[in-house]
Amino acid sequence: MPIIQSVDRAFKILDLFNELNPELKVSEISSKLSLNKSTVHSLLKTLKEHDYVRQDPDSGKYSLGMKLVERSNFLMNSIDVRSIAKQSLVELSMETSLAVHLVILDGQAGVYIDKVDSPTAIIGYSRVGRRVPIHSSAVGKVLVAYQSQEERNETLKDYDYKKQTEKTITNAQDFQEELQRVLTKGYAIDAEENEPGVTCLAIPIYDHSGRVTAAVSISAPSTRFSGDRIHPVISKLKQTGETISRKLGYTSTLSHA
Amino acid sequence: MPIIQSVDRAFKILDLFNELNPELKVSEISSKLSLNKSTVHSLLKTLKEHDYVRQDPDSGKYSLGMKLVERSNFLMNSIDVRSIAKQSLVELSMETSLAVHLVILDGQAGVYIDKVDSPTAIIGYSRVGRRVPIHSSAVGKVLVAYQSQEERNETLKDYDYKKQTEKTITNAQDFQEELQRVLTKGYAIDAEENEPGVTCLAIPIYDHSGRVTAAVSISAPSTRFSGDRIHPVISKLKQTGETISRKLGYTSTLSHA
DNA sequence: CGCCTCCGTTTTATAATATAAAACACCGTT
DNA sequence: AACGGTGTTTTATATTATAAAACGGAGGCG
Repeated sequence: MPIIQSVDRAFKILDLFNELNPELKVSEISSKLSLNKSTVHSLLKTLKEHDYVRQDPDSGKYSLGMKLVERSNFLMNSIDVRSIAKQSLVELSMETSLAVHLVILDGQAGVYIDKVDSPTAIIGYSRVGRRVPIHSSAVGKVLVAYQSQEERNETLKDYDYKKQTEKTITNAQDFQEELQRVLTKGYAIDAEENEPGVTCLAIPIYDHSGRVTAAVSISAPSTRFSGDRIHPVISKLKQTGETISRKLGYTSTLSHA
Repeated sequence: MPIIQSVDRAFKILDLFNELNPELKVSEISSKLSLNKSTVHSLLKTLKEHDYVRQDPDSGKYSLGMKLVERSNFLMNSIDVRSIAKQSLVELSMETSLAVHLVILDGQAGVYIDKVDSPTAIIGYSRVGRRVPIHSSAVGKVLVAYQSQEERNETLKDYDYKKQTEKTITNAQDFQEELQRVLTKGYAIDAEENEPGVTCLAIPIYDHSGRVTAAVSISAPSTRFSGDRIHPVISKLKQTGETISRKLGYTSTLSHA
């Protein structure tokens, strides 16, 4: 039994709203769709519960709800961020011969949503889907540093600064100072704070609305960054971030190369 | 019996998609929501039918559909266009002491979605909700002129160029030329083509995506526009259009004041 | 003042409908 | 060739959506 009637009807209701009828009454919908008032009311109640419609408290009229906007924005972003970033990530990986990751924030941890292995990688297991601590990773630092004050408080509420290596930052105060450094420099570094012998660099990705929605990181054995060899990598990484952000529709001060 | 289970479940499915899971398999959804595969499949089929999800032909995976974007865009616009335009329309009406209308296209006719009477109006009945022919009104000309070729063909398919007054354009060829003039001048004029003794001017309103979604018109007894008295009105009307478009998020070549 | 009508909502009995198990068909891997 | 995985279709069951009617509040009008 394909096509579920009630669901079908729910979406037919959503389709009824247009420029001519930005607001609709139960009885109007009822007559337009030839459905019982009661049926329409139940459907609307369910739609309202999920914020796909909202109801004017005074007039009782219904109109479309903000969940549509929220879902739509996510769709636009997700179409963008991964597929658009891909090419740049591959290029970055090739130029540096290092592993590159695309990470987003999920609650109190970062989550890998894409990765490109270095062409010369020995171990090639994928971290995609795996979680990484905020306080001990470059990507985590970036994603939190660029949050709003309010969001950051929420993220770090009751956060456990668990010691990962000898170099891990293990208290809130030091971490706050680290976040400040990230904002000042425009990139984050994890110097063997998460995994002995591994150093990571990360930069923010801005979406079309100017918010930082992802971070790109580059990982290497710490020896790879000895002396001044880290600077060209930071430069390339920043360029990649700016390229991806621009592709996502971000149009702001991306001047400082 | 409030809250319809199947509809509720359909929206729970839509909520499952996020940055971590931009694509989901039937079986994944099934396990995440503790529903039978078959149930999920029926729900997805219905969602797919309405383009709220789409399915990758190769992998079979599901992701969110473009209908969400379409509905969201409409919502954003409808929130905007009428309420945002209002103030500008009132100001225009006061400055010119004339009646001002906000009109959108609906099939083969324009529809008044708002109006502001001139402060000195004698007859004050509202045209809101009423329809107006495309070929004999300034607003109609504007709304069709700024459509894409494809949309315009659809709009004018089997169109009946009904004679409204002695001056009405009554054939397709003349109308095409008139549309060209509208695009060139940036505004449309209805010189007693719809109603004897009444002349209207209209300009396009661009939304955030750059599409013309509405038109603003100004109506007066033809005598009001004798000699050069029409020019300052056109200028004011254009300014109003640019103001409203800008408020709607339109950001393009609005240079030529 | 009370009647009347229209609204959205709630209730309730009925039967239509959504549900889930199982079988199916397909693909890739083992 | 057999298995484990996919999405899909079928079918029988009973859960579930449905619509009629009753409710209660709001506004208009005599």
